[in-house]
Amino acid sequence: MAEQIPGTDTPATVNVPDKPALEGLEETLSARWRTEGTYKFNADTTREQVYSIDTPPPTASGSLHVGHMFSYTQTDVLARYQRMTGKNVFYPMGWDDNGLPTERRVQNFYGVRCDPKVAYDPGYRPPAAPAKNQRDWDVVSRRNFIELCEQLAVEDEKVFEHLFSTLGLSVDWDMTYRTIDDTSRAVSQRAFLANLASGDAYMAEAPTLWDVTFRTAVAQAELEDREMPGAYYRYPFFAEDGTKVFIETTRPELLPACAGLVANPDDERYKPLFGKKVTSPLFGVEVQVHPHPLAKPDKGSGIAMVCTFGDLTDVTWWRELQLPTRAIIGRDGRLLGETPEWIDTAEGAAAYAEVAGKTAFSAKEAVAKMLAEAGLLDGEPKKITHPVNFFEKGDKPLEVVTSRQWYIRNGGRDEERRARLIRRGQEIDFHPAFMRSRYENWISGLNGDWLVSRQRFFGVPVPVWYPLDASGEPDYDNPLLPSDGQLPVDPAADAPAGYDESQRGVPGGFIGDADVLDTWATSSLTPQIVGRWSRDEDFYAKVFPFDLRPQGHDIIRTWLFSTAVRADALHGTAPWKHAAISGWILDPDRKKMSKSKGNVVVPTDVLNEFGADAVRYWAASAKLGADTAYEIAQMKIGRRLAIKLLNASKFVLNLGATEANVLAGDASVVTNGLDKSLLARLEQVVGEATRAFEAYDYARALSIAESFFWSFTDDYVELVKDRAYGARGEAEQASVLAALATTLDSVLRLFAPFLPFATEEVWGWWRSGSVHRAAWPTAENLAGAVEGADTEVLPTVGLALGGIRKAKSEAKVKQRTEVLTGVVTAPEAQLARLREGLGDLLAAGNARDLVLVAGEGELAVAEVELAPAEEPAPQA
RNA sequence: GGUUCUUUAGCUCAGUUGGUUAGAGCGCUCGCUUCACACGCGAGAGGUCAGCAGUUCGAGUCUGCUAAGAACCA
Repeated sequence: MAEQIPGTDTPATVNVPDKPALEGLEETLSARWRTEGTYKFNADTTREQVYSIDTPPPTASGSLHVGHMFSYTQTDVLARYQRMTGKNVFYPMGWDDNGLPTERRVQNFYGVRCDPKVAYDPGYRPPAAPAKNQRDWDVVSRRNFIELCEQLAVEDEKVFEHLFSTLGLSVDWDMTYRTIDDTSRAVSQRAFLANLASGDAYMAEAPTLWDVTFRTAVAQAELEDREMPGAYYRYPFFAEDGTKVFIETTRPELLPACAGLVANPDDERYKPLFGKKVTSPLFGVEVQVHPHPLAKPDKGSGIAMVCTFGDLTDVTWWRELQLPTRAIIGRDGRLLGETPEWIDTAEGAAAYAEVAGKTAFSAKEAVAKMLAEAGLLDGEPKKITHPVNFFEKGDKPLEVVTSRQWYIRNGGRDEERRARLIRRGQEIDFHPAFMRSRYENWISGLNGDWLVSRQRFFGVPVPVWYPLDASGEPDYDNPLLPSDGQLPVDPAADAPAGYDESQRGVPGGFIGDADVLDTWATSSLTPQIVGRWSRDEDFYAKVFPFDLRPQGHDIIRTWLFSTAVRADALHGTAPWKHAAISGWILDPDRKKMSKSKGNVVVPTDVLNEFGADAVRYWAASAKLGADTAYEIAQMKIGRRLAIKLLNASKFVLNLGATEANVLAGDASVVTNGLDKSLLARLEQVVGEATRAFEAYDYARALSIAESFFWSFTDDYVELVKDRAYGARGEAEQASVLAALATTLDSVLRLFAPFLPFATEEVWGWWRSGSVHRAAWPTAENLAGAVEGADTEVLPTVGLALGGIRKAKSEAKVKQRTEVLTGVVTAPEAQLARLREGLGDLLAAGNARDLVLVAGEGELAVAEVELAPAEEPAPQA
């Protein structure tokens, strides 16, 4: 628990180094925090005391990126603030090593390829170096492959943990988890089975987006549009009376899969054809012409060929017009080797033989060639660029194939559920608020349920078996489910209850579902995984719903949404109270950083060069949601601030300020008007910084603290030096030491969330314990000192000091040059303030005398007479 | 095409419920080795708040339109 009353620590001796420095603080202090358990979560707590953070675990098999430091720092700043307000902060970290990025990294790192048909080799050792050619890569079993994934992931995680630790994240490293570990797999499978039991998950055979490279189904959330070159091929179908009906398509290779033609119902050109039969060229297949509103009259010839399936619009037409299924593209992306049954003419079969077994690309060329040779191609293909669906990690266009897959209901086919999920979103405070529209937009645009089965290896297996009937056919309608105690289960290796392994794959026996779950199906459960759902309900109730979900805006549609879907289905609530959405890192030219652009910067370099506090300053000066340039200059400013904090603290403490001078109730010692003014401003700063933090506007809290701190060092400290040395007596000295110590105490606390290393270092010079377990400052201890204080005294005296400095600056003399006399003109109210700090002003300006004259307008310093410059000492 | 965001000093950004003369840092210019800090200190120059129209006693701020840029979704 943070202690709430300043000044009650065990008294500590003051021990200020001669040469304070930032170098090395990261290593020593992060090690100390780890040993002392500074950021440990205390499970003996109530929900009200807890501030829980559901951090999306990074993929450690990906590369380190400055973006990691950016967004995770922003979260850490919020966590540290909450901890200082007395909250018991639950801030674990995890690693998302479940899924395709890890698979790919393992393949390339070791030079291996997974084939589930290969038997497990317990003594397998990967090659020392990967073979250059992929054909020479080792082929390993699924289990060996998974073992390699786990080994490599652990190594990658160490690198991330070291980075985050160096950066000063106040994570409780004892609670680290992995989305592929036994617990996560069990939770993922348990949640899936719960969804299945409640009807929130189901299996269906349906057209599915399919990546032919990875040979896996792909969900809507993993899609991206890419502008690709293509061409419209124009060729005719033949009506019964022999007239030609021209269609234009970018995919002539799908002509043998044609299941109908569609035109817009209002299109006068095609109205007479609706309901009529036409025959396809080359293949001689008879299909019907249908009206449908999705057909665009201005696209191509206005009448489209529907194939099963060229794209998602085809799927809509196929479903709504109840067209026959004529699939010819296989899961390998090639056309079927055998002539389909619906092509029943000799000419058609001959034409099909020309394309059988070809890739879509080659088949397109072959069909175009046949059409041209038959004189059916009307004109040259018209080159265009058009958006094509890709798997975000893939490099070939997606095909649509029909397959049996598992789905989780996400509202894509259910208006009532969509509305409910939008309401869940409204239970979450988005920061910034406008990010909620991304969430709502995405839900409104859903066109199907969430496809969660993936035909991959390294992932959480779908925890289901199917009984085989007497002829060896699986009974998909009556899956065999594991008991809760069996989880996590691997249906490929474990037998279902009531069977034994010898019955696998034999008639009357069983088979395991071969698929794994989409990685999002597991990573959407981070609140359940880390919050110990289904394992420790008491614990879960203390952290769920989580207080905060920090993440980037690019994954609102995926991570944020899917997590909301699961929490809604499992718990009937939103998973979090607040969502803090970070912006992106752009390179200095305002371009998004990405590996392909080659503009990615390695984070460790800047950490070494400027220090963690400097990098954190850069990250914390950016507001939530704001895309931010990667700016070395901003880090230099942060570094300057951190060094200034060390130096100013050293000075204040060397003036004699100690813990005993920090105000703790009785403020009668503060008698000087300038000191009262400083503390009154401090009170404002504390209030404003607190309000900013409560609104999740840490960047504003930082800038408020920062500008106060600079005026403290530049003006206040300069003004009071003389008095602090004791030149004006003990009472004046006691007043200034109280102001200095109290301000330093508060400033360290105000900066602690942003500059954890520099503040902790200074804290250790004169206080016991950690500043990070100290209380966030309040105005309580200032109350006595600021009563009736005038906040304007300090800036007014500062203005006059500036006038004197300017006179010296313009005379090009040293600032310590003596002022013989000068005149300050200002309205009477300002002069009254000046008199409060006149002694300090004279001392700081090294002035013998200043005449205060009442007058209109702004405060002005004039008629400054300077002592003659000393003769430079003659050169020896 | 739809949704959302952005546009303020040379650069990067603040600017709260509309309220004196629009702020900061960097950069630039000039000066100062002042006993915390040269990784420093002091001073200075620099803006038609993208444009147009409106609401208002009053607009960087509110409304509408236009322009440019960005992201997300189709």
